Amino acid sequence: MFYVTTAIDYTNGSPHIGHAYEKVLADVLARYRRLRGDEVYFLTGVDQHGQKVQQTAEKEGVHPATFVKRTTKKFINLWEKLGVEYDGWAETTDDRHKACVQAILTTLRENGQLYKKSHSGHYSVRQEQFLSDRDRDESGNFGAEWGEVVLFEEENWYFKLSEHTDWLKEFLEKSADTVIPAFRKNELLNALDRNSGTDLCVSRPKERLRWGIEFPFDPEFVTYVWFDALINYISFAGYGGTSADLPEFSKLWTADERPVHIIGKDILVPAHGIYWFCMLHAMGFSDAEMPRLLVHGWWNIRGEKMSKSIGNIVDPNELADRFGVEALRYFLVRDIHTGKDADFDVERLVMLYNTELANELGNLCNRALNMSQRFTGGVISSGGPLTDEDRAVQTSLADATAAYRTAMDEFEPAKALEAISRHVVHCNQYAERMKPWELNKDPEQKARVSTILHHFAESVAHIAVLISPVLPEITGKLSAQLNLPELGGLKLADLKWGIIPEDHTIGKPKPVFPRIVIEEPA
RNA sequence: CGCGGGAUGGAGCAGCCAGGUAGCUCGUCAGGCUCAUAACCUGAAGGUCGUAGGUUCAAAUCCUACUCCCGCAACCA
Repeated sequence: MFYVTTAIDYTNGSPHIGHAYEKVLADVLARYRRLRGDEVYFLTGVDQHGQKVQQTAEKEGVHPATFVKRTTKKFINLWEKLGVEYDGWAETTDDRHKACVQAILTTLRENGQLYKKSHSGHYSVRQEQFLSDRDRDESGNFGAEWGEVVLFEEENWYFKLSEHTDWLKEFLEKSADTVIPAFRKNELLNALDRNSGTDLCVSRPKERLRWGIEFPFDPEFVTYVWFDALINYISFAGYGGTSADLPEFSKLWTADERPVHIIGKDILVPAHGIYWFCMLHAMGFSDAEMPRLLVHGWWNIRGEKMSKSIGNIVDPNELADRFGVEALRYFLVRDIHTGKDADFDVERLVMLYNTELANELGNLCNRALNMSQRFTGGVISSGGPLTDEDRAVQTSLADATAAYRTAMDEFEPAKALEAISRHVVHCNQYAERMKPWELNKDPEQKARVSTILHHFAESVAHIAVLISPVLPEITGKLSAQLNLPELGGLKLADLKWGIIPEDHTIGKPKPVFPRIVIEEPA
């Protein structure tokens, strides 16, 4: 079982291109694993608790629950629009989740992992946290970034994080595939060195924050938002086995195929890289059961970080409406290398769609089917003996499929799509060299023309399947034109030369990727 | 000495972990083709791989030092 999750989005605003990227990436990887024939469970959702949600709701004069419902809808609608198909939906206000968080708190307390203590010191209202001397600036003051800083004393519950950091360090040092890409692991180890020795405050008194999950054994407190949110990965996977309508945990969370959490680089340290691993360890998860973290980069806008204050937020809804879901999904996984940052640019989105999808792949499908209709009446047959050129096409396809598979297994859809593109180009070159439109003028070359057209049709059929994780709609359109509805049910292992039956009659061609034309401002 | 990322032909990137003729897309220039979505194909120009050292038969790739750019307050993947 391939159990994949994304970060759950904080329901404090509208989704932007970064949210869309993470979910599309997860969706592509999940669909790929299904194509590989694996069982897959894809969980995503929203993080609805916490002070910021409470504050924003207050500002708008509505109850947090009402506010959260409204923003949650925006995310759900976007995923539907973008074709993000998840198996489980995590909302942290879900009663099943709350029960799980409370059960974990109870168990951790019974196991001596939680303790209550009083802390007095400087507290940043904005950051919802106590400050230490480390947070002072050069002149010894707390900078403006902390907002209002007040001095007070407060009792809270703490999780014995410090008891687990030595284990975590050792675990990370010897594990090569827990944090992807590898350079993030060093960052995490560095942070561990700096943070060791402190425990994690996991409660907030209700007088400060009501919008959270109540402590089962101390109702004056609610759970710190990260402690609540991280647990979604197991609560909605059926941990504890209390809800019949959730999956069976032991099937999702296994050691032979470790769960993969897809997260952004901003929440690796400390949330996932430190808190989450330590929490799991405290709950008794073994090293082999620790999830893997796939840490992706950010989309910058013309070299600048995307931010509300600069006002350069890109709305994925708008992009999908303007250029189509296909172009957006393709761009989001094609123009970034997993783990790294990339620059978002509408012109590149259009360029990639127009060149690789419309001009190269779309046009290849169109010319191939069109020639078959005109030259052989739409009948695909293997024709005469193979030449070296024909064999080269088959080799190219096999190579592309292998490269695609390797890339996808390494969570690199960009390289997988590049591999497909290479074969498409090979086919277009093959067409130019074989010139079936000329051979067709000579009746003696009929078998030869059939052979060539057969190689196109096979290629198109294979590509229709290979591209399905990224562009699921296209597979249906192409299989309809090829008159091969069974393509949609094929697995990666089925992609051997000869998936088109002998003397199969294909349908009429119709462009699947109409070019995007942008009117030039005069 | 805070942490991390980056610097590769005009633009955007891969290659670096496991050294061995510098690769991709776009753009530019010239040509070809007409089955096809003004699509496709061929050829050319264009790079001392940030700088300076070092290791090596061999360095974009490993080591050292340095320079410059970006992120690390809020909104926020």
